[in-house]
Amino acid sequence: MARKKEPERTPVNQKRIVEVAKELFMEKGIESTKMDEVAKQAGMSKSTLYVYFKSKEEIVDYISLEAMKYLLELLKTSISRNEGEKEVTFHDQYMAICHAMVTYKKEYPMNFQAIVEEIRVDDESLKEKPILREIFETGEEINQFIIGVLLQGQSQTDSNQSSMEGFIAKIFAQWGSIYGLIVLADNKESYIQKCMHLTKEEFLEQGFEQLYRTMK
Amino acid sequence: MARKKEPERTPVNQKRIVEVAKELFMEKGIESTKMDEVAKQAGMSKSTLYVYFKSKEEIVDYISLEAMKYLLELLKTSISRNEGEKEVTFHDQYMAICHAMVTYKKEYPMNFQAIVEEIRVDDESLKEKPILREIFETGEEINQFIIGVLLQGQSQTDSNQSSMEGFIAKIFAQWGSIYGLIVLADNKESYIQKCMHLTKEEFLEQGFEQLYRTMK
Amino acid sequence: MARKKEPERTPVNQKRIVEVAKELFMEKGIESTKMDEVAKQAGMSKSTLYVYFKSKEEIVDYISLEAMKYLLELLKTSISRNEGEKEVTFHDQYMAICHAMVTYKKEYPMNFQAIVEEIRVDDESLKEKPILREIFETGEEINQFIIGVLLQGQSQTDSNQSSMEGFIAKIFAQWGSIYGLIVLADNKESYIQKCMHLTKEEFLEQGFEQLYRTMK
Amino acid sequence: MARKKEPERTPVNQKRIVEVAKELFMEKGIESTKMDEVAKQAGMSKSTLYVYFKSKEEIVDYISLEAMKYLLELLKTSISRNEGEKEVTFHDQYMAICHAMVTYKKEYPMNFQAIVEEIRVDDESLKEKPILREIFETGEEINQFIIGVLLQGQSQTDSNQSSMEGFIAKIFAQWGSIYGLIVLADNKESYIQKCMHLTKEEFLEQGFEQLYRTMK
DNA sequence: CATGAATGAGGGTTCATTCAT
DNA sequence: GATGAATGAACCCTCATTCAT
Repeated sequence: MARKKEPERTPVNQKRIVEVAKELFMEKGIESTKMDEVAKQAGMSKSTLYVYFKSKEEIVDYISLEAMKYLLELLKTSISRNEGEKEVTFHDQYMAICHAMVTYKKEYPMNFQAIVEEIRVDDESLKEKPILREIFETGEEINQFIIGVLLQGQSQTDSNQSSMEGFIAKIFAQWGSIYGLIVLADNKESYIQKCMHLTKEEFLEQGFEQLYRTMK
Repeated sequence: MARKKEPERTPVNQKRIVEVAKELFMEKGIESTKMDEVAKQAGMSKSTLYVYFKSKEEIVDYISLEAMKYLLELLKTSISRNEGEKEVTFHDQYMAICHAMVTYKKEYPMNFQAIVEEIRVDDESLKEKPILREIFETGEEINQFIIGVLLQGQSQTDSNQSSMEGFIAKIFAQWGSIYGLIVLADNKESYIQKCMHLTKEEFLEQGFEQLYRTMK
Repeated sequence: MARKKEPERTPVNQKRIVEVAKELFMEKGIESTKMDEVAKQAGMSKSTLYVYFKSKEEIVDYISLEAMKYLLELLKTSISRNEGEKEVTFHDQYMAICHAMVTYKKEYPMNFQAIVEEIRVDDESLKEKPILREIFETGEEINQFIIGVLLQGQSQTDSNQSSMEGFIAKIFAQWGSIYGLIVLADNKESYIQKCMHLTKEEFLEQGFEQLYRTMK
Repeated sequence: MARKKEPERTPVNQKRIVEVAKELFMEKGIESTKMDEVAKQAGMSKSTLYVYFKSKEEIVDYISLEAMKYLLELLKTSISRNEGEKEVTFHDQYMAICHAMVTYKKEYPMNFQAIVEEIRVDDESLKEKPILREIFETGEEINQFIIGVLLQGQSQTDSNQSSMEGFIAKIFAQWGSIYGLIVLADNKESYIQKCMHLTKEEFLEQGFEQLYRTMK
């Protein structure tokens, strides 16, 4: 009755396309990656790409969603990993989030910017691309998760949080700052090395700590 | 007696092209702006564009340099404007820098990202595009200026700065954070409005203050 | 059993493009032949051209190699054709070469000049266009073949050939002269007809005989 | 009464344009020489070019005529220079012509090919470009001159010249051969050096001698 | 499903030439 | 005469996408 291959919802080829596309997007950016290359690298004909994806944009969207899901999962894992331990401090959680972001950028550099971008969803495009809703919703979930974690941590540390909204703004600002810090560290790695004698990781560690202090 | 057209160094059309190109780059990005559109908007034929600029890239480079110079000037002006006043605090100067950045993004959004990007200058391209050197050097000048200002301010506040390099790293981290904050505020303005009941400006003000605290 | 499409190594369209391009190059020269025309004449869209050849230059190179190979084959065939006969004189072989050249120009007029041109092959372009090496090597092979044939013939006729180098120079000079003769005959055919009452072929015959005499 | 500057029929600028154009045509070929470069090199505005010449083609034609006249003059001079001497052999004159050709190519490389090309003069183009007639006529004059010289020489050497036409054909063939020889020597100079250990001049000398022998 | 084959719709760039001043 | 300014008409090339098989 049931089909045998139930778990393989996405055919092997679809997976391969996404895999290859992601790889290429990482290396040379989305714009510079041509469908020709994706096809060649994936070892299939260009037409086959279009069997699985209606357009290049759809591949991009697909990967965007994947990225979002990955980040959400990453955050959840990072946080929960701490849970077994005796004393999970706010500091630990804050750092866990930061490092999750770093990992995320390593895995999805071409989607890193998305975390500070508004996902525009006019009804028009939503009709034709329901995937956008998913992306948007996952983004929101990430937002809520972060806020939740930090809110909880905050109450441990600074009980004098009068306004909820003010606190969210604070978190949001953190979010932007972390984003900027990571972008900078990545782009100017060699400059940092040369002028400050720090590895990218060391620089980030200091930066995160600096930012952490503003949370308190 | 006096020569008539002495001051008009850059021909009217060149100015117009840059003006129009900048406008379009702001609106739709550099890649999406076609030379056709620039020509049309500027009210001249496409060929005429190429009388004044050898290529699209040259227009982009020209505007990049303009942007860099603009930012440097902006920073200098912002800082010196305070000088007349009785007491120019470190806080004032820090905020001046932040606001200069905001203004800069308003004027050159398509070049905002450049401030956290490495300007790659292989000898090859430098030979053919001396403008790249100018861009690079202006970028360095900006770096030095910022460091200079904050260093001076720092010594007022926190005299216990042992290592120079460590301090520069701190400033650099600030730089990245401010960048991220502004990007976020711009992109998510409506979200901020909706969820936090803050204008973009208010949000930024709070964010800058938050960051400022880490400097001390 | 037997594979169906094995022999069709070059796709039909590639062949067609080369065919058409060659035709047009012959008629109006390479420079004056536009890709638009090639496409139109070949009955396909301009983009399709670029499926089979990366650039116009590549078409030109392809035809150049084809031409070289054609000439080499032609020379070999012309010479060997005589072999069955009782007595193959040096004269026969000399004339065979001359006529091969005439045929070659008829088939590849736009490549005729190449036989007196140096094939410049800097390492740069050789890396990116390995076809250049093939062209060059076929050219060398032609040289060697000619020298071989005439050297052999020479020893029959004039056994008093002291220096090898001097002999090669002699052959080389012949080569240039034959080239010039053919070019002239082709360009001034009507003039020759009018002033000398000779067909192009008759004129060439006489010319070749005249040159032949200098070989002895 | 008479205008003062009678001899300066061609204004200074016209001369300069031709001079510069010729220089550039020599260096990089006619096609590759842009009007922009001519103007710049000539130190005048592009528009000024068009004051003196209706089109690029007109410059080319002008130089073509100049070249033809130069060659005619050169031939005449070369031949007459010998006249004072006691015994001007046919050999001397033949060589004089050959060397005149070499000199001609040195001075007008871009017009060298013209000597074996038919000057097409349909009535159409002749109406609009009377210069073509001049070019054509000078070409004819060159032809006649050569024929005259060689005819005269011939009668000294080989009195058994039955048919005039046959003789002209012979001369014509020489003409083509000399042309080819010079082209080859120029293009393959380094090859000649490498393989035959001859300078271009030595190679040509031998080649000319070789050809000369066929005249007898 | 998979693909070979083909292409429409541009995109940036070039250059001889014109014309008002 | 001389020129500054402008351009029309091409030209080569690119690439996401389609469709019959």
